[in-house]
Amino acid sequence: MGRRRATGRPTIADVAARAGVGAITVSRALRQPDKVSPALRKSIEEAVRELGYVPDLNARALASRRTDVVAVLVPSLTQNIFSDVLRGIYDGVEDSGLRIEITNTRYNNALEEAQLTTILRHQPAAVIVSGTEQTAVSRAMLERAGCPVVQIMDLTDDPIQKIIGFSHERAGREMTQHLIDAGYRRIGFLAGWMNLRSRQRFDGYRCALEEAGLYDPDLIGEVGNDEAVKTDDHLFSTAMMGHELMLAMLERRPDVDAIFCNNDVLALGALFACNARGVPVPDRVGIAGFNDFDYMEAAFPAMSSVRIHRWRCGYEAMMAVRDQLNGGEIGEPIVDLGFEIMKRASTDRRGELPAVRDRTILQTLS
Amino acid sequence: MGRRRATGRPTIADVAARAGVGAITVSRALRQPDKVSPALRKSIEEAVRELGYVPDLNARALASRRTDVVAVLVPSLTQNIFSDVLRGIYDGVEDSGLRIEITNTRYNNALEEAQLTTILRHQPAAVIVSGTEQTAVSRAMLERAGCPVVQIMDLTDDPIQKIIGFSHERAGREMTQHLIDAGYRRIGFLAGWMNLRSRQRFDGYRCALEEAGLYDPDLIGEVGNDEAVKTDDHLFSTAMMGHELMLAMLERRPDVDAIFCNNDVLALGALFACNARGVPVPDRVGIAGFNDFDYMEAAFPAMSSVRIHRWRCGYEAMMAVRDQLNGGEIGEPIVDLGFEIMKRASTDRRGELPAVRDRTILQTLS
DNA sequence: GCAACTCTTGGTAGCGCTACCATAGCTGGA
DNA sequence: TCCAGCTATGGTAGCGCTACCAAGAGTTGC
Repeated sequence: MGRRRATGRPTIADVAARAGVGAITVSRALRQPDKVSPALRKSIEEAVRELGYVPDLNARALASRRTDVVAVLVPSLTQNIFSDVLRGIYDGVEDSGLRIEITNTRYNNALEEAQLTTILRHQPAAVIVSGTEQTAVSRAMLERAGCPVVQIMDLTDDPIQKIIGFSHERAGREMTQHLIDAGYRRIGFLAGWMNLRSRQRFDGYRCALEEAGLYDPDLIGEVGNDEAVKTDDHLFSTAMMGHELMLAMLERRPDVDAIFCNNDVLALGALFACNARGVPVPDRVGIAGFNDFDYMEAAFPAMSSVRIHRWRCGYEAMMAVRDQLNGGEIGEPIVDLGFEIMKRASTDRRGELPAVRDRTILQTLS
Repeated sequence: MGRRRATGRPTIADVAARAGVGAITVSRALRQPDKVSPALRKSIEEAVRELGYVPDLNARALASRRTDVVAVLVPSLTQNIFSDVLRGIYDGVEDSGLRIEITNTRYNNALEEAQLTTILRHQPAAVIVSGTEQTAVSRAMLERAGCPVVQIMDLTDDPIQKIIGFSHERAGREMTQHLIDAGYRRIGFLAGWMNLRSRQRFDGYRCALEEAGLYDPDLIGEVGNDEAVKTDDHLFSTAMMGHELMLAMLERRPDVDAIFCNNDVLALGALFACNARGVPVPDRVGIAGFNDFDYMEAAFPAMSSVRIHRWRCGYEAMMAVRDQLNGGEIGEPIVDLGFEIMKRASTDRRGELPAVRDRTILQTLS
């Protein structure tokens, strides 16, 4: 027909002709099969198969003003945390016909806002964003987006629509409590560059120690707010940082008896630093991490950490999106996936200072 | 105009009206500014700014039969290897107006073929695929795709169009040679599930040892071809595997004096296994890894590894794509980024068996 | 038997953009 | 002066699909 070079691929009209129906019926049979009688549906499906018809998604998007792209915004691609989340998302998207478009916000809320502007103009089917740190403008855009929006990896009382995650503050608090219970008293904290969620973990650490009368700000080792660190997301936390922060801590505060690392990779570096200095772990210094990457269990001594459900976070978010796109309800707006305190050898200082009595004494003293 | 509900967003016609030109001229001014006179271009740009016009990419794609999506196929999202590659790709795409669509092929060539079928039907602007393991059908599709295709993370004499990577075989060979030069003689190999590239590294290991008359197949520790491992890409190599494989090796072949691990995460596990058994590294057993993740340098002892240019691989691939899309040449079809043998303490067995003389003796003997 | 209703199907008219061709204006050579 | 050969601009006709409305077929109620 047209003098314009077509792709040669069969179009919906070809299918319609072959099945002897109207184009719109083919369209319906593909998108809402229950609106088409079984007989026609069958012959349409046959025609589709015979012609090898695949719908043109760009045409569909143009006509319907809606794509099948789920936009996913993550603050970092490097850290295992988010690659596990992405794995969950990819596992969750299978056989849904949805596509995924990942955007790296680089822990930069202003950048995220700009990216979101573009993303929303493409009419995504849904948006999955990390955390609750969106700018007011971003939040307003997401509220008006007219599509499912799921926040992940954090919790808040006031989600945009739905949030799936866990409380970093509580996780930080419980791990710190575990260290206290294990008999440690001068419990330090090591951190790389801290984003909101890292800071929440720190707050948990601080609260737990303050309650126990053990908080000592001098026991905190943090990487300065180096510009290089802030712009390169893969430098936020490295084992080298953990190693050096631990060496510095051992030098400055040789009396430190435990270290809670904001991230497993820091904990790994800290362990190696102890090895290098001949500091016995867990007896002289206990070490705990956060994330529970697989090497924590394989370490010697096996390292305590907070297991968080990264994969599930991505997977459940994707499933929630799919449910909503299939006409389901939003369901529970706040889904707390929890976490687990993995108590392993690196914080198992047996036989010393029975925890409960000791805490009582300290509280009495303070 | 139309009785159909429009988005309310300004269209190219609005811009054209405001600038007092034809729609097609606006289109040209946006895509090929040099084809429009400076005067018109200026007033069009002004109109675009005033109206806040953003082109509708779906309409553009439908009309031009070409999108601005670069399809990226990676075999795994979990392993740091590919997250670094992706970081390079994302860093390379900035300010290009291109979008990225990542597909996880899960080291499954048949799945990749199916995914590619769908992907190519969406008329991507370019395709970036990992490795050279594509099926014949995949390869044929890519050859006929009519868009830039870049393979990454491997080398071959016969790229589809362009390949950017390095030789895994040579990397494996050189690291093994380093172990030989360092004075080790019973050099084992640990591997998780092996894909083609892992196997090439193994081939390099084997060749180097055979040349030196040192190859001993009994020194290979490999995880069985467990189905669970094959379907879950994050289980391909874990520190736990490295730990267990090393313990098994120490038990079976207590005379082993070095271990080349196919992956740093295995090396990490192996180091911990040595720590757990009190086996001194590097004096009793040397350990080398592959990838040079940041924790290798932070380890104690610092661990030798093969540094590969993951980030650059992604970045250069993206740049090559951009060049071609901007009308540039393909350039060199085979780009070898090389690798570096990072010699660190974990393979630094000083003072024993001077390497060169020893090798000479062995060659004489064999 | 007929109006009122539901269910299925189809025609028409875009969605917003760009390919293709046409046209107008300009340059330069014969 | 005229026409070929170029460049800058615009008109028209789609790209392949779906929203909207309409109409036909079947069903129910009085």
